[in-house]
Amino acid sequence: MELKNNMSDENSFSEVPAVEVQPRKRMKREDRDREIAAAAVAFFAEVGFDGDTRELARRLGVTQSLIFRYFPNKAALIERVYQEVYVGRWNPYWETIIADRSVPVQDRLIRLYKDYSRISLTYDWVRIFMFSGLKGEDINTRYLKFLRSRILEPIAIEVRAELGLPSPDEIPLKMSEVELAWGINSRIFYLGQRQWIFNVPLDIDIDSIIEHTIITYLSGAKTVVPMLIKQD
Amino acid sequence: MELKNNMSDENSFSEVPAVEVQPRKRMKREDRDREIAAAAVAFFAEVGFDGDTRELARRLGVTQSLIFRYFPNKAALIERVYQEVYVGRWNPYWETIIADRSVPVQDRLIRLYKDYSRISLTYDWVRIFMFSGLKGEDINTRYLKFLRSRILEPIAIEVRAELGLPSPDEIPLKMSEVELAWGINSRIFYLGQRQWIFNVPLDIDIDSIIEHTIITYLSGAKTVVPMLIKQD
DNA sequence: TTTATAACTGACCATATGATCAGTTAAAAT
DNA sequence: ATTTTAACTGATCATATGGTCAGTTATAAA
Repeated sequence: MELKNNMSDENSFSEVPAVEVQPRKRMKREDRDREIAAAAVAFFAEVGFDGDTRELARRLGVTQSLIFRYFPNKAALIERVYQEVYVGRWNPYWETIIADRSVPVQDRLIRLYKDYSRISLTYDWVRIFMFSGLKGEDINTRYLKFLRSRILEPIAIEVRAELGLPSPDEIPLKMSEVELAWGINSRIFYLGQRQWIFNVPLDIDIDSIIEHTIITYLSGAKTVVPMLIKQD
Repeated sequence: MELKNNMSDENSFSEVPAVEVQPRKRMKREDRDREIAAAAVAFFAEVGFDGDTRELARRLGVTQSLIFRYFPNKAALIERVYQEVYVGRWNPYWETIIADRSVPVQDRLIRLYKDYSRISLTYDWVRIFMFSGLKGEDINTRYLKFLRSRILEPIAIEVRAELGLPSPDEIPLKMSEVELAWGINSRIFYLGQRQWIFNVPLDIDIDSIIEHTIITYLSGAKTVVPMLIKQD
C-alpha cells in the first residue's frame, strides 16, 4: 500500500454536490479527472457502488458519456475511489507517533487516535469502507492487515515496554495481545458507523471518548496482558 | 420492538441454498411463505438488497413471479427479512441476566455477551445489519436505541453498584458512562465485521475475546467511572 | 483570423430488473 | 371419479443502466 499525505477532510460531509462554480465549460484533462474522482467519492459514499453513472454525471453538470472518456469502465472509477480514500489519506506520521518513547504511552495513543479519527471518522471514509467490504473487495482485507502491522502490533509492543514486561524478542507477541489492541480500533470505527451509517448521534464529543477508550484499554491491558503472556 | 424467542441459529452460514429436498411441488401457503422468507434472508445477506428477485427465485427452485404472489413488492420482502432477523432473534432473557445480583457482574456480562454473540455474530445478522444501515433504513436506529435502553444502560447501572458508587437515583447516569458500555458492543460487533465482511480471520476464539473485553471494560470502568460522575 | 487539438455531447444499443396477469395444473374436497 | 380451490408458471411490459461512437465546439497554437 502506497502512502501519500495529501487530501485533508474535504467533501467529508457532502450533501447535494457543488456543480462547478466557475462557468468554465471545458477543463484540462487532469483537472476534470480529479473532479470526477472527487465527485465519485462523495456520490458512491452516499448511495453505494450501485449508484448510477448518469446521476453522478448530473451532479457534475456533465454528460454520462464523459465519465467513460475518463475511466474505461465503472470498475476503474471505483478502483480510483479506493485509491483516493484509503491509500491517499493514510498518514505515515501515525506510525512514528507510537514509537516515540520520550512521551508517555497514554499520551501517544491519545494523540494518534485523535488524529487518525480525523481521517477515518469521515462520512466518505466510513461508508465506502463498508460498501467495499460488503461487495467483497480485497481493499479492506489489505487495509486491515496494513493497519495491524503498522499500528496495532507496535501498540502491543509499546504496552509491553510500559508494563515492564519482557520484549517481543524474549517472548513473541501473542495473538491475544494484538486482539486487545484491535479493541481500540473497533471502538473508534463504531463511532463512525453510529454517526454516518446508523444515525445514532454520539452523546459526548469524540475526543473525550477517545481519551476514555485509551485509558480503558491501558487499564485493561495492565490486568490482562501479564496473564496472556504466561499462557501458551 | 416486539420480542419473540424462536428461530435459533439456522441458516447462519448459508452458502449455496438447499433447493427443496422433498419433491413436493406445491406447498401450503404458510410453509412457502416461511421458505421464501428464509431464502431471502440468506440471499440478501450475501449479495445485498440489490440482489435480484429472479436469482432468489432460482435458488428456491421456483419462478420469479411466485415471489410476487407472496409479497406485494420487493420492499415488503425486505421488511420481512428485518423482522425475521432483528425482531425474531432478540432474546429477552439477555435483559434478565444483567440484573441478577446473585452473580458477580463480571460473570453476568461474560455470560450475556457470549450468548448475545451467538445471535449477533452470524453471517446473516452482521451483513444485513450493515446493508440496511447503509440503505438508510430506520431499523438500525431503532434497534440500537432498544439495545441502549435494554442492555447498555442496565450495564452502566450495575457497574455503579459494583463500584459502590451512588445509584442513578442520587446521581443520574451520565452519557459518558453509557458510552463506555457501548465500547463492549462495538468490540463484539467488530468481530462480526472482521469475520463476515472484511475477511480478516480472528486469531483467537470469540469466547476468549469476550472475556478479555469484559475484563478490560470493568477494569477501565473502575478507573474512569468515578471520574465521570464527579464532572458535570 | 485561421487552424488544429481534444474536451465534450446526444443518440443509441444490449441487457437487466421489478412487476403484472391470463392461464395451467397439483392437490384437496365432494 | 369429478369438481373445486388455490399454488404456480410463462410470457410480457416499462424502465433503468453500463457502455459506445460519430459528430460538435471551446480553446489554444499558428
